[in-house]
Amino acid sequence: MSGQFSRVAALLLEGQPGTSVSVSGWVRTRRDSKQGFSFIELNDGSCMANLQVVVDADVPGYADVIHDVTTGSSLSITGELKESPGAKQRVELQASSIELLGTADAESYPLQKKRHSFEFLREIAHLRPRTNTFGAIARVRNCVCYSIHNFFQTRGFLNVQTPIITTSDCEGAGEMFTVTTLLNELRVESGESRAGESSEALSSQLSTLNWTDDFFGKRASLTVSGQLEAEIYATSLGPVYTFGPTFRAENSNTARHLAEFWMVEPEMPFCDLDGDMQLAEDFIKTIIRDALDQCADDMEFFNQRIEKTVLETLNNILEHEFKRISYTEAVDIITATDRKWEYPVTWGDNLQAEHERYLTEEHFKQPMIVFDYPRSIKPFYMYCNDDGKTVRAMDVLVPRVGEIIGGSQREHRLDVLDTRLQECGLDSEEYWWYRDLRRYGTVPHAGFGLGLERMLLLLTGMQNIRDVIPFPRTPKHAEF
RNA sequence: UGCGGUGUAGCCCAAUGGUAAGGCGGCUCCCUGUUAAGGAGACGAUUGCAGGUUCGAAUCCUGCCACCGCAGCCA
Repeated sequence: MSGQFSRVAALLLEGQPGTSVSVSGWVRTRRDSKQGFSFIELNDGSCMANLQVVVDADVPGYADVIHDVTTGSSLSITGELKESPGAKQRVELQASSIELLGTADAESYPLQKKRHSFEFLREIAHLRPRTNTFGAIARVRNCVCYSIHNFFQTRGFLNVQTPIITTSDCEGAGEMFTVTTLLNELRVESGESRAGESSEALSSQLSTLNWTDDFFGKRASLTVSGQLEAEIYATSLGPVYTFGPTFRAENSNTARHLAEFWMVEPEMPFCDLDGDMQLAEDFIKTIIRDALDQCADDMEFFNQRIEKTVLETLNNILEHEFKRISYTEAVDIITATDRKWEYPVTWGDNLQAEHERYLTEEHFKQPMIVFDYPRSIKPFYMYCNDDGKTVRAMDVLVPRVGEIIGGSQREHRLDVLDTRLQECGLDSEEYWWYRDLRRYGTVPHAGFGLGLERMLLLLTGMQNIRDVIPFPRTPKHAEF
């Protein structure tokens, strides 16, 4: 086992008949002929397609192992690549030796040669990457991550690692998970006593806890955004981006939310909201173009089996400019229709999902950017417009997924920032270092956050965000 | 967290108070350069859990648990 194995993707694409190769992978299905040979569909994850392996009965060990070559079992096979008489593949492998690495009891192996519901597959997240759909998702996700780095690197952005554990509260981004070692000290363990007793004992002990005794000497949390820290580097080194996990302790139970997800956050100095919106549009289009380019087979699969309109939607996005309208115009459009809304909108309200969906799916039928939101519904750090009512915020909305990017030009004027901190009821002392960036050499700057998993929903046509991340974390779920 | 829905065989599901049905998978056999292979057969279920109503409960009632959808929070 020296790793001298060919990948199926390469063999199918450019393998030459007559060459001797070794492959290793997992069996998708086996078809036997009693005349004395078997077809094995072998998948090694390198691509959607399987390699068809033909094993004649005179291959050493054939009779011993073939019965155990079941769906899910693992094999190494050596043989000669041949032109395939069958119509469905250019080449196939004529085996000369076969080694069964691991069996998979057909009775108990959960994956069958048939369609499974995504709900069921979520319960076996350790096996679901062996399916066509989740293999394709993993490859496209990988492609997107590469594309993201490539997009920024070729534009001179610096990749900055912002902290996952933080003591700064990026206001407005939601509930945070507390990071503490204080509980390690507690003697009560839930299994030891009955629930009522333990929680009583627990709460009496909890009441004596003090954050100053904690590991960091103050309350620490998992990050909800790397933006504030990214601003530090952006206002020192030029354009930067962060790309990492983000955590929200919201008890949200939807197909679009995760407690742990991946976010990309570019931050650009000497940049206003127009530049920010332009970057967001170029960014999304580049990711789409790369995925269509580099994962053509997987994307074709999504279009055929998951969502019939995916390719059409993506191509439509590439061909059109994103529609840009102000929040005020958006409200006008929404109130001008005679449609009945569950939540009627008046200027100053948050746009509801039904409104955003109407705008992007029905009114414009393409991605769009809504900008200049009321300052009363947006966080303290966004740049205040001269009208005194709005801030330079923008949301990118796409059909079927909704908000995929949220961003803004940042408030770089210290006096205005202080006013906003006060308006939002925040203690400016807590933001001393953030204020310093405005005290010393402040510059206009802007940035946004893209939810990686939401981008994947758009690309793949998958409907539930839990199915585009390998190990989804949602309320009551962290099994794998 | 709120509202709504659903829990029946490994999977997808039918059965609205009266013998728990069908399909797929797996298993056995037959056929076959096959490829979502084809044909035949046998097997497979304490109907989510705990109570209750009833001669009788998958079905009705109560509680709990789990999952799904929609909404809010946002990416």
